[in-house]
Amino acid sequence: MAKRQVTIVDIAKKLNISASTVSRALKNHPDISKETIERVKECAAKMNYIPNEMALNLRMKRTNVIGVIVPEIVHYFFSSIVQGIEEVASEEGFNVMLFRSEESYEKELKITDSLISARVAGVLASLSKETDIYDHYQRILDNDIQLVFYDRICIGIITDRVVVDDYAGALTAVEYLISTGCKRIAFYSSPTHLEISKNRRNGYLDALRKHKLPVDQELMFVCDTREAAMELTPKVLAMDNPPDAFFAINDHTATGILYAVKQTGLRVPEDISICGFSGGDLALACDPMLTTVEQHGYEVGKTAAKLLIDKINGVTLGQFTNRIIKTKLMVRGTTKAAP
Amino acid sequence: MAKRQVTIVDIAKKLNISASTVSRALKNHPDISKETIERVKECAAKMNYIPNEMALNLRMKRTNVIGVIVPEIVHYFFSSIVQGIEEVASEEGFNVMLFRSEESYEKELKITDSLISARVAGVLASLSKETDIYDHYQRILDNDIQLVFYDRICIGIITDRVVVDDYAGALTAVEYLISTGCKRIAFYSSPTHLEISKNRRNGYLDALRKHKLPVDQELMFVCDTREAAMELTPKVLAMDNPPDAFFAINDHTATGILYAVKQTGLRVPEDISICGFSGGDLALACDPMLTTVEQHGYEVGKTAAKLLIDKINGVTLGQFTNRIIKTKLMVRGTTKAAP
DNA sequence: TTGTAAGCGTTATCAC
DNA sequence: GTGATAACGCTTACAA
Repeated sequence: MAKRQVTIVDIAKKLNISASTVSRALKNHPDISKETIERVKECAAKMNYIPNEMALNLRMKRTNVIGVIVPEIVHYFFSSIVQGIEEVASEEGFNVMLFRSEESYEKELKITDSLISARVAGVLASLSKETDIYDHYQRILDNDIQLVFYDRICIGIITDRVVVDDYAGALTAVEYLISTGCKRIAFYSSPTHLEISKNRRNGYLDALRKHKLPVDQELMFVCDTREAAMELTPKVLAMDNPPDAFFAINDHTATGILYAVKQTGLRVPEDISICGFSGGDLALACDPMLTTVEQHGYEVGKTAAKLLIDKINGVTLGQFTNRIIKTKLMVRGTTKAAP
Repeated sequence: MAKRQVTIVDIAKKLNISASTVSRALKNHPDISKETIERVKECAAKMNYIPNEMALNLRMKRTNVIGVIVPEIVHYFFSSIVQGIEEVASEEGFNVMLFRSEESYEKELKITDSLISARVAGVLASLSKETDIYDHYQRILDNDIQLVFYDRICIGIITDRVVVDDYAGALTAVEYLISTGCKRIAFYSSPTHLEISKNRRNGYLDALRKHKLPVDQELMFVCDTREAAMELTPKVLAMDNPPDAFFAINDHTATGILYAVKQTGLRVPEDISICGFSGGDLALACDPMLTTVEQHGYEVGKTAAKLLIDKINGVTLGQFTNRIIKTKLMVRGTTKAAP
């Protein structure tokens, strides 16, 4: 207890040499004799010396910390992303500082201040649903901190970006539904101002147009939770001209639809097809198992972290990359077989 | 770009006063005149001054960083815990540094070194499945870093601990199964050396004994993934004297059981009852919805973070608390109604 | 009421 | 080869 942490000076004293020699020996500086290096390293090990990163960072005017802003933590897609980030970061010798914005702009503001205060080397951020002012992100850049957006990107700020191919994912999914004979496909989406809503909606619309199916505004809803879907779906099924398929913005919503459809006595997929968007274990727990668009959050995280670390290391100064992570349609039991 | 971050000295120069005055003014030191305080604060705001935490921490010999070691990130229980931790930490002005041990002892060793190197104020840790040597945690304490274990605790080291009431959770769940008429209850568990396996097994056994049901070693299996459960369960159901209920160590395993049982044509819960352990959305996606023991990971995280921060702030020096978070049986569709 | 100077642990730059 | 010194940005005795 109360044992002061051992410093380079403690080692120096014990060995009757100077602190700078110890410092150099520890880093295998060519000027230092093999013998001294040996002695210093042995002594350091014996004394359980662990370098003080704070001092080092202050001296070097840099950090090995990456700040990550995530809207939600308990969330398959985002936690996959964090896992990808953590993996790359730890491989490259960086530590990850995690912040949750709770989908709140206010919280985001506080977080960016903490991030600058902590003098992190770089930031990986996904916008909260509320955010439509971006000054705080500009301030990050103004403070010489590298920045990469992932998933919910910010168009107003010039940085690297990593996004999921929402458009293609939606297009492929809806085309698949059409190929299995579905003709009236409902679309449950998140609030329409979000990029993911827009992009997936465009994919949905283009799929319909491409296959000469009519676009019916009455089949497009804002509904993106399980609870909302359980409430809305019976009403939709009771329409005069009800849909024969549902395309949902996420798997939670899709499970709500599935539940409601089965409640009404309709069969899935014979009467009604359902396709979600997310991936993960939730889709496997359903009965039948849910057809869904896998988003590869892990890849998003890894890619974003790599781009950021390249920036930090100065490898890609002045370049701004847009990386798009491909989605994959996982065909399972809530859709019919393609002919 | 390349704009150096503004320091206390920059403000001092601009105002023709000394750095120490600026420092004091920023902290509302009583000695400083209202007027100076005003001027300094105004100037600081104008120049977008943000204090350098690294320098501050070095000077004060402390940090506002909490290190968190988590075996897995993409995992309902653990991500709930992280969320609880993040929430308390950000309320109390601490930042969270997240590390994933990947259930590996080697990785855990590296992480503890990074943690000491980063001079975090405290560590929240849950052991990896592999870990059975604890020297690296002792080193954390030896370096004057506070430590609290959560969930997968370490008995050999004296610290605060937060655990889930595995024993009571299992006891309650199995008693409920018995109350609905189940007589032969199979138990699918994780490797037996883990504390959670032991505790839940004891709950399971005591429930059987309490209700004078025979204990059958043939009904106890090591099986803790969905895939393993899908493979094992048909064999178990084909036994001469098959079980009429399954109690699984987690919900993933339970969903595998559910799938396999339905495949064989047996009805859930009429023929076979199933109960999981975890909580979260997975249980709701099942059909019927899964009866499960909710673990309240969010509470675990909040409690652990509070204990740690109290330790860091010196409020509870020398005390060692064991906190037990209650579980809750969520009765749903995979079990029969109690009479 | 404010300024001076030392020091937190480290490394880079000069000396010797 | 190795040592002294300054500096990174900040706080705090101690002076003034």
